[in-house]
Amino acid sequence: MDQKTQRDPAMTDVARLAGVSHQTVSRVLNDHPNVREQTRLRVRAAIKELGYRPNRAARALVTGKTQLIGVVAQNSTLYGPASLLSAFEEAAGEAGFAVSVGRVKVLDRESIAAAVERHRDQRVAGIVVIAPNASAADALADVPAGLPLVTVDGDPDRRTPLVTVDQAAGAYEATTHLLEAGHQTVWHVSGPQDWFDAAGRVEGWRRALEAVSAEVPPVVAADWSAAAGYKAGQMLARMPEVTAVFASNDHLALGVLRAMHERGRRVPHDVSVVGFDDVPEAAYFIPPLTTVRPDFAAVARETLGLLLEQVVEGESTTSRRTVAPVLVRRESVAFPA
Amino acid sequence: MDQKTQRDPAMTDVARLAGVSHQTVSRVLNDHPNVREQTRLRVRAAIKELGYRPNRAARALVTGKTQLIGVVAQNSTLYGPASLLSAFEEAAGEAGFAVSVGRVKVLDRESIAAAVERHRDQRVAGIVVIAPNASAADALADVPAGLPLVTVDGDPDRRTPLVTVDQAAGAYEATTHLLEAGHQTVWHVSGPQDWFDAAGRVEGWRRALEAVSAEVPPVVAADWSAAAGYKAGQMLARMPEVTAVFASNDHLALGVLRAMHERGRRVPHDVSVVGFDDVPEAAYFIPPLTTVRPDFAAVARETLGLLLEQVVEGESTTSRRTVAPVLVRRESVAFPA
DNA sequence: CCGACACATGTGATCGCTAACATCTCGGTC
DNA sequence: GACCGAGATGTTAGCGATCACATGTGTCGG
Repeated sequence: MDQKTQRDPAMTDVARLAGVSHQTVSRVLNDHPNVREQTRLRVRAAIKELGYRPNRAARALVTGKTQLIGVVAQNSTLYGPASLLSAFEEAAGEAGFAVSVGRVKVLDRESIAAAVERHRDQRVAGIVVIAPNASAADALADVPAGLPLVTVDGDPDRRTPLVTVDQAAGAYEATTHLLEAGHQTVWHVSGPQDWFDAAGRVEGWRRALEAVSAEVPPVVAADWSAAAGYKAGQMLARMPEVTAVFASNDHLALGVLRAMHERGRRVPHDVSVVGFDDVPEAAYFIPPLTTVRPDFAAVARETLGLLLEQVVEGESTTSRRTVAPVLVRRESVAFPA
Repeated sequence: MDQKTQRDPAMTDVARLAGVSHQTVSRVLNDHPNVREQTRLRVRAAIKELGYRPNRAARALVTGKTQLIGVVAQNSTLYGPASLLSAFEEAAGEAGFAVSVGRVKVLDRESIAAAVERHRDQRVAGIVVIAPNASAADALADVPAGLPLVTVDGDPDRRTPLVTVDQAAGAYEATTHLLEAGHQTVWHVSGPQDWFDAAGRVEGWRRALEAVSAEVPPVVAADWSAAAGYKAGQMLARMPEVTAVFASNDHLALGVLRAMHERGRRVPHDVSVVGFDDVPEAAYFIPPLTTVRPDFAAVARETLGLLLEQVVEGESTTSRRTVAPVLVRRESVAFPA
């Protein structure tokens, strides 16, 4: 018995102290009706006195369900995915779920499949995949149909539960802002060609130009890094006709700012620049960057909501939700010289 | 039986197919000795054919142990903590552990205690706390002694298992670099006063100045944001005698760069600036920033190693490890004008 | 007054796995 | 030839919770 007192208290211990059966303790814990109030209070007092905590492994064994959500995300410190993940962990925590993140180095079918398998090993209640490109989206075809799954920033054409920032709307607004500032056209430095975010932003930029019959210049293709923005900026800086640039994220914009500076093209005097994401430092770029701010907290809440809907319903949906970003006007846009 | 085929295969199913007992299947899964090779192969074939996956809930119920590590971290997208967390999730995944992150909004005793409780509810194998300030470190006093625990970037004076970047060494090297570039002294824009990282960096900066009997100017206290760096920089920009600034992180440095620019103080011509963290964009600041780069992957590996040491040994240690950062020289340091 | 139903609580089996203990066989040594 | 120990495998119990079913009591309506 001495040895027995060393393990964590179980329901049987609570039951013994409260003078009821373990079933009654279970009823109290799970807020079942038809438990006499006096009994309920006695059980709660026993729980408190013993410092009892439910054993989730036992519960998971019986019910076949866990309070764990698996997330598949690329190993990255990119501001967008990092913000989204942090917001999702908070939202899930508030809903009583733990979040386990399965990192993948590259977004290919094999790596994502392996991460999903690890989550299935954990018997997660559902899976969220940050699936920003085509190969990531393809990998989801392997996921068993019955497993609750939501993709974030995934393929808008795929018929799976999806939550995404309205990239096109954000890009449309950024481009329109530049056009309304007086620019004849707007050049675009895009993110990776195969990322849906980047594709959505190209689409929004293009649509805004076409809406006013402005020239649609060729897209300057890049990745998400400031380095890529710098390279693109070096080229754009040499073209006197470039007076407005919409960069697909803030770090690209930073690289563009740097290249313009090196070339003596003043921002916003000679060239206006707009970014996307509104990283906290954007306000302190030289000059402070006008940018588009996605609502990561809202995306996280929608993602959790969509996932738990499937967990509760026990079936998949094809529901999808978009979250509108907002334009943050700072000092990197002006009328062309 | 039709209903029975709908559940996931269990060891009893594998046993039946392989013609052995469930205990023998358990022995094969756990690589016990004294299993005939022919039997082992038959069991493995049955596992493969059935697509059997061990039920971790059942195993956790029996052994009282899980393959889950809890992390307590503040809700933040700061590059340092974000990089560390991402690296840790990867390291843990490679070691066969899932990671569940408990986010706290503020680093106070109550929030951290609640996050630790949620992890204990999950019966995690151990806990890693990113405990960057005094209140976070204090909260760890409440953690039961038997629970494996490692703090990262925590209180260097506290006798608990700790892994940290060698902040002082990094700051020492950054400051020495500026002094060797010919500056009479180096001003410092610090992080939050109560963060151990920031304190360590102040100490390293101070020690480097004292090592050459240089003047030790008053610390310009800030937080981690570019906004705070900008404010500090506005003041430093007005002081002609300021020719060298060591900022406690890259975003502070960005703010300083911006303030200098506004005031016409050219970097590095008039003022040299060094940061800390080496965010990916640092190379594209104007000018590209000289900075100190911590090795987050190494910190993550050391943290996991220290934690698993406690899990295996079943007892706490007082071991601690520091990981040296390196100076990355770019273009924001020059001889004073 | 009796039967039915609702309320309140209890009993026992089971989920899937591990560990302790049991059983059988074979080979080596005395 | 007998005995002992090691190898190989099997049997049983139990971890802690939930669920299905059981039992007892009180109230209300016929």
